[in-house]
Amino acid sequence: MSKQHYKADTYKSQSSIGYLVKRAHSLTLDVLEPVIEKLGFSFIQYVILATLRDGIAVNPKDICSQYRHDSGALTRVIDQLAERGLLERVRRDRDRRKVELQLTSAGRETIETLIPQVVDKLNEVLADFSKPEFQELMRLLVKLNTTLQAHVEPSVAAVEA
Amino acid sequence: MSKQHYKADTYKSQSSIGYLVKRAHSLTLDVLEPVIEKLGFSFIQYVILATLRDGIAVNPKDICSQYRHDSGALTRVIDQLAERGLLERVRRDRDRRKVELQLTSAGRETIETLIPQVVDKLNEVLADFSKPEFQELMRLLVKLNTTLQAHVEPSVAAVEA
DNA sequence: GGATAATAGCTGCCAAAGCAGTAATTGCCG
DNA sequence: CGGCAATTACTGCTTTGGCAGCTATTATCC
Repeated sequence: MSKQHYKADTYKSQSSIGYLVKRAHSLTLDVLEPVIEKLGFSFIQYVILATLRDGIAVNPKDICSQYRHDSGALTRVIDQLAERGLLERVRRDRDRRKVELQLTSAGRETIETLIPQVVDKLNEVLADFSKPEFQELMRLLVKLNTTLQAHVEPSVAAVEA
Repeated sequence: MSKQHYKADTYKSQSSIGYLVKRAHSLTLDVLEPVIEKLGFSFIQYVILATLRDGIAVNPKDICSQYRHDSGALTRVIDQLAERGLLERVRRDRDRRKVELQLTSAGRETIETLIPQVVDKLNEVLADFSKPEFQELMRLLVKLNTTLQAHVEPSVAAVEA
């Protein structure tokens, strides 16, 4: 039986992980979007550019699973970025189903301009956190994601069984 | 000048608070939605019912600001719940602009059925966390929300100045 | 007290995300 | 080698959220 972090009879939705995380997500968007929109980009566009810059993913598929974004929706965002000349779709002969996304020099310039501003904003917001506090928050969020991931996958794998 | 939790030249988007929180949010939905949809409700419907049960908010306006949901969108969700006979809109004479949302007995029964299942699922997911770890995560998330909130409000207040 | 601003909820419109289904390519297994 | 399943990207359709504007009601300020 699981540890009893929550109990049904004392559970309050405002102290639920789900609520706290959703709220943090919305608030983070509210804080970062103005910074990014000032340069004419949406948050999701920024995310894709940043992901490509960091070399975290090169295929739309990978971005989807990394960032948990819908595949169809992502295709359209990539269209926008390609039309603005910030990235290019390259078919590789290795596996012609895959599309490799490559930043153009304009795309690279754009993301290198955006990141410092986002970083500044994040640092400003997180100023109240001590170094250890911040690092502990990061560690716990990573752990939370890992455990959540493990409880999502089974339902997918269960279909296969 | 702000503490340098992040630095532009070493910043990786996958270790950004924004990324971690967004991912945690998506994964939490993926874990909880199946539980809630099994009883025929969407997550946002559950949130409203839970909020009313806990007495955290009685007006649509309060739910909006608490949960960071769009006012227009919320109206339509409340419509759905009212049509299904789970809550009622009551105009109070005290301030006739406001609508007081009241759970019906069917609504109360529904949410009391849902909560234990959500709690069980959360405990299952959080089993890897020790008590202190869990409490520290909660504390840090609350603190994060508080500081984020403080950095969102100013932009609203600034317009007034 | 009366004009004006502010608040609460609602409605219509638009953009974006989620979902299912398709086409092209590759992997797998007899 | 051949047929079937799996993978990747993409495209329509539906649902939802976000935004602006509207009405009714209340608060404010001269």
